[in-house]
Amino acid sequence: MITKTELASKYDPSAIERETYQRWIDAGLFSASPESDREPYVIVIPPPNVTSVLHMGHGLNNTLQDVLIRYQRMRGREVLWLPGTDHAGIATQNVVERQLATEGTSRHDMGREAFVERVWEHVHRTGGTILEQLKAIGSSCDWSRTRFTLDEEYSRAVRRVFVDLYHQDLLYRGYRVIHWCPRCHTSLSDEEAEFRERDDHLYYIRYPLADGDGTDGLLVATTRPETMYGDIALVHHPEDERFGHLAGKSVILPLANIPIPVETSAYVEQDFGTGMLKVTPAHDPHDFEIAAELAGEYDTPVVIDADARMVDDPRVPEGVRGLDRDAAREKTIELLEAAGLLEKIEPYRHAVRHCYRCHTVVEPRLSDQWFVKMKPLAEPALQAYRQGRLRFVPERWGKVYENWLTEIRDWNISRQLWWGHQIPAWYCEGEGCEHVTVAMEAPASCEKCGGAVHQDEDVLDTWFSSWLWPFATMGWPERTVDLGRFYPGHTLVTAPDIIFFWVARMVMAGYHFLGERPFSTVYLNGVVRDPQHRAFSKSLGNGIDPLDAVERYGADALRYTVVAGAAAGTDVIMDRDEMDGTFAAGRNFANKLWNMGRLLLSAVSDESPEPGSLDAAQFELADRWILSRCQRVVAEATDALERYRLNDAASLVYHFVWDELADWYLEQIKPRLYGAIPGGDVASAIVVHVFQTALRLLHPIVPFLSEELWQHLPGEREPLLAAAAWPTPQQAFIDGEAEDQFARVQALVTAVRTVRAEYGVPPGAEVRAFARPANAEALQAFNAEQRTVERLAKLSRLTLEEHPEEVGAHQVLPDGSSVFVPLGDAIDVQQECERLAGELERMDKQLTGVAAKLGNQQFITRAPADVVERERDKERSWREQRETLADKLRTLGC
RNA sequence: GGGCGAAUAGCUCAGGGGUCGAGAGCGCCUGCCUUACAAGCAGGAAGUCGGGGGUUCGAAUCCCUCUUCGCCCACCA
Repeated sequence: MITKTELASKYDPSAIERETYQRWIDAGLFSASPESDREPYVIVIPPPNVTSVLHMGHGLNNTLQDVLIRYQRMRGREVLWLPGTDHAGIATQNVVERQLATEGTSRHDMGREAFVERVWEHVHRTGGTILEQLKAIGSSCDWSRTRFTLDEEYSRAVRRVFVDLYHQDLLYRGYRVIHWCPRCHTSLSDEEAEFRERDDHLYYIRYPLADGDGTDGLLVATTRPETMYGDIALVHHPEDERFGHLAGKSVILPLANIPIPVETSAYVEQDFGTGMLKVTPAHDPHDFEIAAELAGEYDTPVVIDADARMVDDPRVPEGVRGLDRDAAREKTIELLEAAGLLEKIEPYRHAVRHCYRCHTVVEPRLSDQWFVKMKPLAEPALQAYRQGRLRFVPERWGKVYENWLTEIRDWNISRQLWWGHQIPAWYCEGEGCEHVTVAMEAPASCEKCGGAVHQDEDVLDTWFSSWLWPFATMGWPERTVDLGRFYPGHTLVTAPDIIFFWVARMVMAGYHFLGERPFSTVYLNGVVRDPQHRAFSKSLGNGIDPLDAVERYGADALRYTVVAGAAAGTDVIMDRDEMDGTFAAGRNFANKLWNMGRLLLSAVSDESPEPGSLDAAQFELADRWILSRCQRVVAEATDALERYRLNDAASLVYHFVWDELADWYLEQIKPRLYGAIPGGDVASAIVVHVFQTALRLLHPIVPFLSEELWQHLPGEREPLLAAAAWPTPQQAFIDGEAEDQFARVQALVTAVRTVRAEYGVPPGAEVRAFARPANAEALQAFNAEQRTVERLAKLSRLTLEEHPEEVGAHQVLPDGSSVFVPLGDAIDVQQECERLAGELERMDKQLTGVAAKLGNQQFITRAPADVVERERDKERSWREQRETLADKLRTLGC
């Protein structure tokens, strides 16, 4: 039995949130127990990057997860929300490198060991902050299971996967052209090299025939003339009739003056450029493949280095050597022009790959890298979706997932970075032995020849560790108790931009290593953007720190705002310059709840039995109505949550609590609660029941406030709302008739209020209201329930009569009946007439002014269109107002 | 080049064949500091649901098309 206690008069979220959170922690509410016999419900957090602290995107994402988690916990599931963070290899390394740059040093100055040490410092700081932020918004994660992708245990799982895939022939070392970021100095996967539109040029270069007289030659169109020094051939389509006569011929590679052959390749598009393509195998992935298919042996001359500078090589003209690629392009064009070999330059817009972390143009680079064979891994992931074992909310993202898996290519997983899991491969240093040892731990010597070994310097793609998140966090490859109990999980809540990077790969890894999907539903939340629809980013400085919002408005306000504002998959717009406006909905609602709590606690009795135990004969219409509405909202909110319509659930309960419970029911029962009329005990019991039911429904969305109010409400209930049961609709209270009747009462009351407002009836003045017989049914209910409207409109008498012929206003009700309010007693008709007449006069004056303006030809022609438009709007609106005034004057018989 | 999404009140967005003669929050107008709440209460104004065509008894909702934004995928250099 909880005895009611008073609430502070002002709602101060910071005063309750920390303490409430601690209460949950102390009760061990967030810890999942593998021993429990409840059905589990598991979400693994998308581990935030330790690059920096969280922004509102995380605020949204984690609030949604917490809503689902808290809902399922209340539904009686054994809930596990597994938290953690991601080391975010390249991103974090870049951040720390930038810090070093401002300190006038660099990672190369420090050396690898000291640098990694430095990154760890950064990571401990941000990682700690991230976890605090998650707690601040109320996330009910099982903190005892917090993981980091570079934890020792986790790293073992990563190495294990590398070793297993290697031995399964699904992972290999290959020499080919990969995406290289010359700024980050690392290779990138296809997904990390993003296409961006760019205005460039198409250069038409003449390659003179080797046996020609120097005036003829073959025209080649290229966007990258600076790579031409690495050309090994020209190719055309084998069926291109224009070039049939060139079989066996050679051309001179301009400036380098090297003869190169003319070959054919089916890859060439005859319609593009000149139909003749230069082949530069070391600097273009497609050219590399073309070269591989050409008959005969070809070199792969490298003319651009890791810094995207031209190499010191005889193929490269002296004046070009050492230049960066952009300068080299200009210089090359100059030289070609001077040699008369530049035919023309056309502007050309095309998509170029850029580094997804620093946005530098990617330089294709020939190098040794490690790759994962994706096709075999993709198959089960594809089947899971096609057979309905994996579903997406909203559904359309499923097609994106399917398409990527269908077109999947091998995954370059090695990165030339220092921050990450170093690749568990050791190279033999022995003379002539090129053996590579792939193993969990460092071998003492080469397993083949016994020679000394050294470990691969590179680290693994950060996603090569995160794709194991759903099970590596649970102790895999050990067959842990957790794994047996909590894998597979249920819902993944994340943003659509990492479907490829993360979601699809997790499904692949789940099937491959555990033979089971990691989750069954992928819920995609939208992206949080600024008013210009730009994603939040550090560099733009347009982000909102969740902690800032929590400090200003409270975690519950933040949570309500993002949940109600984010339909599944739609973006959320937030304005950091308009914080009050952005969070108004949540802030106002939180304040409302607080004050409802205050009212109840000041008026409700300590004895608040369940309404089911009361004599229903004592219930008034309003009582039956609110009980019935409450059951319906329980059903609707539950249904919405089941269908992942979290925004619907939020606004359903919001409107029930505010519009129905607060604005109508609470107002109606005040006289009873205050003892002005009898029935206070019934009203008290019912309002406590309805309010505590609403608190249950609200808890997943506004956990702090709902818990705090719960703690103060009297009654016999579970001690913690966070661990209380989710409500189910009680059929006995569903009462369609009461709902209909009360709706009619509401319509009547509203009609009278409208009349009062429109005719300036003073707030204190009483009015009578009469209804047309058509509305007899409603009036009977109304008369029978006088108390229902006692407070609502200061209506004192409502009688079922034909309205007398006197001065008054009609108001039509939605059901077609009407109500008549005599005004003679309520207002001074004479005075109101004068007031209205005055207003009419003023309105006419204004209208005359506007009419003159609009009649002025000069104004119409010279003023800006929108100004004229505004005048027209004004005129239209004033005309309407004038009509309304004239109506009122007629009504009052002035 | 292929695909997806969006266009609804001044702003941010719900709704996706009849229940919408169109909703919410914010903003705006009018009146109220009514002993829970002015972060409030009561009343109100405001939208040819992007344009055009079609299907249907009926379209904001389905189909076609156009326009404008946004996103994703893509080996025409």
